[in-house]
Amino acid sequence: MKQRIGDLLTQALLLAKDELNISSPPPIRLEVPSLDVYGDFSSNIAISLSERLKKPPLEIAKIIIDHLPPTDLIARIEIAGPGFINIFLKPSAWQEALREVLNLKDRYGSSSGNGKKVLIEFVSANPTGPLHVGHGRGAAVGDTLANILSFCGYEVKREYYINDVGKQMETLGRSVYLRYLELLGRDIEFPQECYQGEYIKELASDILKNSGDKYLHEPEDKVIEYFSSLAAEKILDEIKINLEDFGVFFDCWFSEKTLAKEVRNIIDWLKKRGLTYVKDGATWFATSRFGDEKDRVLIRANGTVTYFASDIAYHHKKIERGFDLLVNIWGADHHGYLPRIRAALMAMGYDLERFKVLLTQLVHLKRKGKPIAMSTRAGKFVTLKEVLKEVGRDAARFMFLTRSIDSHLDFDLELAKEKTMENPVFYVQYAHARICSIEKVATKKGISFPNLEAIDLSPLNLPEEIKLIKLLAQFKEVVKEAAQFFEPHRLSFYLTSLAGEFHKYYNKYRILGEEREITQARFALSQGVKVVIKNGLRLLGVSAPKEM
RNA sequence: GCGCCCGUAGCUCAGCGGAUAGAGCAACGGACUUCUAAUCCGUAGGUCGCAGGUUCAAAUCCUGCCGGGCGCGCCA
Repeated sequence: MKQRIGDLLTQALLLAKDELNISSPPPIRLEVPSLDVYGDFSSNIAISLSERLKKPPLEIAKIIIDHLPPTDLIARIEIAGPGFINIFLKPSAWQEALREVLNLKDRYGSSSGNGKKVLIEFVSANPTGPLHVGHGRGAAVGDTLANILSFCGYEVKREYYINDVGKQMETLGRSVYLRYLELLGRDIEFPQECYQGEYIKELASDILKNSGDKYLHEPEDKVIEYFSSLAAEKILDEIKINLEDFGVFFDCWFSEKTLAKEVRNIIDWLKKRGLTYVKDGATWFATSRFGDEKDRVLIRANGTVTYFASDIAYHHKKIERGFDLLVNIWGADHHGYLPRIRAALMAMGYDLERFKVLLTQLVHLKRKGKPIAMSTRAGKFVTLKEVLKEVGRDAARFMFLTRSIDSHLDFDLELAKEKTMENPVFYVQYAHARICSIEKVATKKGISFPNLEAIDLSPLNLPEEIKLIKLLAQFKEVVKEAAQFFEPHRLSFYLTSLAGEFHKYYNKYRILGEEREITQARFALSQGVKVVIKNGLRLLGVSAPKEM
């Protein structure tokens, strides 16, 4: 609808171009005003043209309106304030918009034709321990964004990068090994830099159960290496299960291990271009030439390759795989890493416009308003698994998605369980369940409805009904903007307000039991609401229960 | 010290160039013999951190300052 009204204004500008003395019409920006008295749509075009045309805005507005092509959509137009053009639509225009929702059903809000290939890399937690709540936020954001982009016609792949190489892997192996020795009665002083969590002990105990003390007699290096890969594999399996329970599925689990050859190649490539040098026995990449604050090591003095070097190779490979857009979702604690990866991409001649990093801010876990102390060092942190078990998938996902990613997130376990608006997931789901309930009651009472296409929508004229349809019509834009700005939280807020409008309507008016035409039309309206809530929740990865 | 994010109602947060700044929670007062009260209605609550600047128009953009978080490894 917004599109159609915008087109009308553009046409008017085109028709008025001689009188206004403009060569080509500027793009029209329409907004939905905050107040109803300002109309259904409002445009500031006259004000913004005023300076360029050296004419008062009111005069320009008048000229534009006078050239508006005839249309059935618009009831009246007002010029208000400093020169806003406020447009009031006929109810029939909104009824048409509802018709579109009902016709398109689960496709309503989707768009196609874009076809761009996008790779979204997210979570990518090291396989050295269980996922915690912070990872949950990344998972919810990444997965939802992937849903939204794919709904908007992008070809989306979800990827998890497994950092299964490096010192941390050794540390993991050593941690398990030491716990293993401990279980065999050795007196061990467990080092601080080792992984402290209980899960390490469990891994050690599993090994003991299966293999007894046989690793006591083998060379330590070998055993640690073996324990390391065994532990990483088990932890990763656990991570996969957690994510599936969270409704998150990846197209690709990309192992850093498989990159060894590419890493050498890319380092050689950088060397050949004179972008590297040797200092203090290490090989450095001159990232500072590409905006980084200092140069970075690729090969350590001890000959091993850094995480950064692998990551360059990894991103090189992403580019080679032919994606039009690369999206990475990182915890905000990694933001310092951004300039060097940008530098690497620049050095490889990659267009940074096609590389988007979303930084999700920290999550603070709380219980009844009191912070839950967490320390990775001491291995005491609340895992994603525990959160899911306590609050459930729907509440957890919605909670993560009702904040913009730039904002720190207070996740209160008690509030997430309570059925209050602190966590609006139930509020939105309830609206859906109510509509389903109306259907059930109708059946029970023997009220039958013709196909939705056959229902006359013209009885929908109440302000509340028009307001509801206006919201339904906005869904398209909300989805598009969520995709354009990579901001999934827009959807959650939208759904909450749509559910709110429906609850109000439901309390004030009856859907069933009115005279036939009204009941049918109201039923169709509630079906429209149901369609949109269902589509929205689906994008968020939240269920739409039929009853609660 | 430098970099990034945040600072909006008592609390948790939306809004990020438009006309009278919103929502929920908490507080207070109402509405279930009627499609699920996990709901709704009403009251109250704000110099949008501070100071300048740009603009017809600033919570929104720019600069500086103040406060909070995070990051500044040959860790990942």
